[in-house]
Amino acid sequence: MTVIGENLAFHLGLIGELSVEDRAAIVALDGEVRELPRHKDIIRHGDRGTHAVIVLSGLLQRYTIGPEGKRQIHSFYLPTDSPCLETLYIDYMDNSLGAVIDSRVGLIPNEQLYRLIGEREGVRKLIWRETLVQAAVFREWLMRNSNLPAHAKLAHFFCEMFVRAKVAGLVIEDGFDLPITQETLADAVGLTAVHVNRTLMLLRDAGAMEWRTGRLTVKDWAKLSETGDFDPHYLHLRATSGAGLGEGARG
Amino acid sequence: MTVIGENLAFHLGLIGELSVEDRAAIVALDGEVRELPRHKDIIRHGDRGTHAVIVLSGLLQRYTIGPEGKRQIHSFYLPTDSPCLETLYIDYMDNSLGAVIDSRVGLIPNEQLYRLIGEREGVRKLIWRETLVQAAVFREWLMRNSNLPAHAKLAHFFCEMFVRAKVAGLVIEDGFDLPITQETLADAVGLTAVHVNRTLMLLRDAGAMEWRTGRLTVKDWAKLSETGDFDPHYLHLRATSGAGLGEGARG
DNA sequence: GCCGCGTCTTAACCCAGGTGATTGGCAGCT
DNA sequence: AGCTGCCAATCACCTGGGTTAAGACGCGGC
Repeated sequence: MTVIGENLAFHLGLIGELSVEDRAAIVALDGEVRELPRHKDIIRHGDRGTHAVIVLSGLLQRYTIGPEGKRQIHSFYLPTDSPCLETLYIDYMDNSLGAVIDSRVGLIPNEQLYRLIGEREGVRKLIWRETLVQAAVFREWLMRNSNLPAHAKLAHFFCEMFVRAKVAGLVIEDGFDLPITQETLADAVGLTAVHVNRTLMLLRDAGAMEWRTGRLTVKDWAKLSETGDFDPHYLHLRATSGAGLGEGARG
Repeated sequence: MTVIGENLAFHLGLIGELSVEDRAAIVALDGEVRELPRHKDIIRHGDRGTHAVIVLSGLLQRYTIGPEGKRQIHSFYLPTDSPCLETLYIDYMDNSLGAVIDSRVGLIPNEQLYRLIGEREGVRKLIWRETLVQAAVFREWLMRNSNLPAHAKLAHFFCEMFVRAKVAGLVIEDGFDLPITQETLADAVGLTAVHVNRTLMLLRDAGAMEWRTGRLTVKDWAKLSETGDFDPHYLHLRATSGAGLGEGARG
C-alpha cells in the first residue's frame, strides 16, 4: 500500500468499477516520488516516456510551443490525475509536461503497468478507459476553443476544472485551488491575457464566479454552466450530474 | 481472410509492427459490411457504441453540434481508417460519426476485439496505440484551431490529410480525393465558409496546392508544410518524413 | 432545353478580440 | 526602506475574420 498506488486506484475508481483484487493490485504499485519545482518540466517534447505520472500535490500542465513562441496548453492535471499513461504505447512525446507551481509527483515505471495490464482485465479496461477519457477531453477543448466566444470559453474551462476538482475531493465550500495566471489561462483557451482579463470581469460582475489569489469559487453554478454551455458527460465520470456530484473523498 | 480484417491489419501496420500470427488473427476478423449514404450517421451522440468501424470507401466525419447549431468536426476518416475503436471502453458516445459522401464501412463487433485483445499482446498494443494516436491528432487540431492564422490552418489541415492519404496508398500523382465542401472544411478548422474561400485563393495563388472538384493536389510540399508549420511526428507513423513517405500500397 | 439546388465567389460593412504600452499592487530579497 | 519581479488592471488603437447579401457556375432531373 503506497501513496502512489492509492492515488491511482482512487483516480481510476472515478471512471469505473474496480474489483477488490484489481484495486489491491493497483494500490500495491510503487514508484519514485519526486518534487517538481514550478516551471520545471518532467517530460519534454521529443523525449521517450518511460513512466506514468501521478500528481500527488500541486498542478501540472501539458503543452506545446508553436511557431513564434506561442504556447498551447492541452490540459491541466490536478492531484490524483494521471498524465503520461499514453507513453505506454506511444514512444515519442509530441508535447511537454511541466509543473505550474511547486508540485509532487509519483512515477510508476511502465514495466509494472504492462504486467498488470496483461494479467488483469479489469485494470487494463480502466487504464485504457482513462486514456480514452483524456482523448474525449481534448475533443471538447477543440470544440471550446474553435466555436465558443470568449466568455463561454472561460466559463466552460472553469466548469470542467470545478467538476474534476470536485470528484477528486479538492472542493471545499464551493472553491478549490487553481493557481494559474491569467496568461496561462489565455494559453489554454486560445485568447490573449488582456482579453482574458477583460472577460473575467464580466463573469465576476455577473456573479457567476470569483477567482482571486489562485482560488476559484463558484458562486452560481447554473449561470456558469449555462454561460459555458457545459455538459459534463464528456468526462465520462461514474457520477455525472453537473456540480451536484457525489462526495468524492480522497483515497 | 476478409476485406474488413485485411483493411484493419493494413491500417494498424502503419503505426507499428505486427507479427505474422497477430496479423493473421486480425485478418481473420469479420463483420458486417454496410453502405452508408452521404449525410447519414452511423453512430449518434448519446448512443452506445458496440462495434468498431472500418472505412472501406468514401469519407466519414466525426462531429458535434454545439450551441446555436454550430458544428465542430473533430476528424475525417479516409479508407482503412478505424474510428470508434474508443467504444471498446467508452460506453457513451459524446459525438457523432457520419458519412460525408456515399461510403462503405465494415463493422466489427466489440466482442471479437475483446477476445483478441485479451489473447494477443501484440494486437492489444497496436489497437491501444491507434486510439492514442487519434488522441494526439485531437491535440494537434486543438493547437491548430487555437493558435494558427487562417492560411496556416488550411495548410496544416491539407498537409495532415495528404500524409494520411499517402500512407494509406490513396495518393496518385500528388493528388487524392478530398470530397468535402468549403463549408465542411470551415467547420473543421473553425472558420466561416466565406473566409475559407478567401484564404483558399491565397494558397492557390501561391502555387502551394490545388483543390478542385473534390480532389486535392499538392503542388509545392515545402511551401505548404512551411505555411502550415506542419510536422508529421504527431501522427506517429512508422515512416514519418514529410511528404516523401514510403509507398504504402493497400492491403 | 429549362429548372432548381447546392456550391463557389465576390463585395461592403462590422466587431470581437489582438497589440502594445502603462500603471499599480504585492511579495520576497537585501 | 528601497529594489526587483511578477501579475492584474486599463487604455487607445488596429485588424483578422465574421456577417449579410447577392451573383455565378455548375449539374442532375424532367
